[in-house]
Amino acid sequence: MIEKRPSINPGLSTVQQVFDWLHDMILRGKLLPGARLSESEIAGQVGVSRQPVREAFIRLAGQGLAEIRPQRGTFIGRISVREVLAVRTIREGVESDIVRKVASAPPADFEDRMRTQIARQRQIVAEGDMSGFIELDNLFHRSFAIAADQEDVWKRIEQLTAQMNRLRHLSVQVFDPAGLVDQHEAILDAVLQGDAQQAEAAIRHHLRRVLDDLPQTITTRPELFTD
Amino acid sequence: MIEKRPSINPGLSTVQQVFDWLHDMILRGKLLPGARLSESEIAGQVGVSRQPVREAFIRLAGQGLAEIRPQRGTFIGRISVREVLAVRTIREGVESDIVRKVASAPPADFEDRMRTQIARQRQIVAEGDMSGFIELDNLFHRSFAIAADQEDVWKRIEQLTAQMNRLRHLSVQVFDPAGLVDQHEAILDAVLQGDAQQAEAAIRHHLRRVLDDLPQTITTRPELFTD
DNA sequence: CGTTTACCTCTGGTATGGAAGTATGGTATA
DNA sequence: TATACCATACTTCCATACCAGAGGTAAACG
Repeated sequence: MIEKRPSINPGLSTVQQVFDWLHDMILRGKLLPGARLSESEIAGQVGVSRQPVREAFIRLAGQGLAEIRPQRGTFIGRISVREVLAVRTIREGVESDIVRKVASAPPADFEDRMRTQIARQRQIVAEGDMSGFIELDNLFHRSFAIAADQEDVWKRIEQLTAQMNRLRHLSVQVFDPAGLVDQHEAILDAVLQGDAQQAEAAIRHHLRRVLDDLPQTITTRPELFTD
Repeated sequence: MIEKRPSINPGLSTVQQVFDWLHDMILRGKLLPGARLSESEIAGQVGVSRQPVREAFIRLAGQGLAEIRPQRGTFIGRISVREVLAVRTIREGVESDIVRKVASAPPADFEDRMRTQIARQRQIVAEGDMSGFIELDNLFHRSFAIAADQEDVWKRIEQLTAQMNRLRHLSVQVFDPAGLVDQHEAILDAVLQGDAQQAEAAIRHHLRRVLDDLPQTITTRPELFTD
């Protein structure tokens, strides 16, 4: 069963509110892949009719977060392994260009800001807040994109990263966040030394390691995946 | 006014049919950015109620192809210049990796198939069929992705390319397709010689030239764009 | 003549009922 | 006991009716 939605109405449409609520639940792993998602049940819980709920489902399905099977039911979308791997590859191509560009011309206070970020990462890892670390990790990569004056590019990448983020929230027990922070530091060091080649190698290495625990997660929870 | 839809029913849902119809019209440039898209009007033409049309609109809006303005109207989405440029940058990063990989290990009959494609490109350019050339161009780039065993990657790229394809269909009078075919040939030559560095340079050059006519198109038809 | 205001119309947003398809569990039959 | 069949209780899908907000129009007012 699903917890009651906080039914405040901040001027948004009903569809938007239902969508945001479900979107957040799915991304954070509160709703697991394969779980049933009934129009009437959600409608009853939220206190609206079925139609706006249905339209929220359509939007979720458009992002691969839900799967509508006609006359059968709507379910939380399973995580596509092939898609996650494809997005990883795309990120490798895009981010290697980004770090090379930053290495050739880092912004003024770039070093200070990034060193601060890494310190925060170490702290939150020590506290064991894995969800918080995922947020900081995303921020780290985005900061490079912005430093390369490619914020628009990063927006598009984030669209593709939804499935990957779900995966990471599901496998928080497995991966090694301290090692990832070390890799972050290696990338940053290379960039600040102006060594584009080394920076590219470091980011490629990092993006390959991020999915190191994927096989283990798949064998542990195969019902969450497809492909 | 919009032409009547071929109202055969191939077992697909009403929503799917309406969506496919509009999607095709928008991508081919039959429906221009900014044009009004009325729920009731479409519903009347197709002979269904507003509801499935509305749901098709939601899906179009999810892909940036339509813009739903509550209580005001739904319109064909304008082409985001920033988005087109961002996607171009992403393609540069991804495709440069792809051609390098193909250059290091091209499949068996790769040369024959690609030479044939280029011959077809020259032919269709000579015939002046610009729409057909766009299709062949997309096929050319996809073929490299498949040769690099990255078909999944290319699927995701194609998701992002919708706006770019709309743009190209709108600016068919402007750009220089013969020059683009020459660039294709240069890429292929470098790849077949196993010169990864040269191949990467060629694809980057090509992807930059593809949007050469963008400024002119924007100044000629500013009402089609946003940002 | 210019400004304001009331209203009217058109838009998308929501609620509800019924139609069509699918899974499920029980029952009759071999 | 195993299998085919069928009633039934779901599901999403579509149609219809009504609601609320945005804009335009024209009348009323200064």
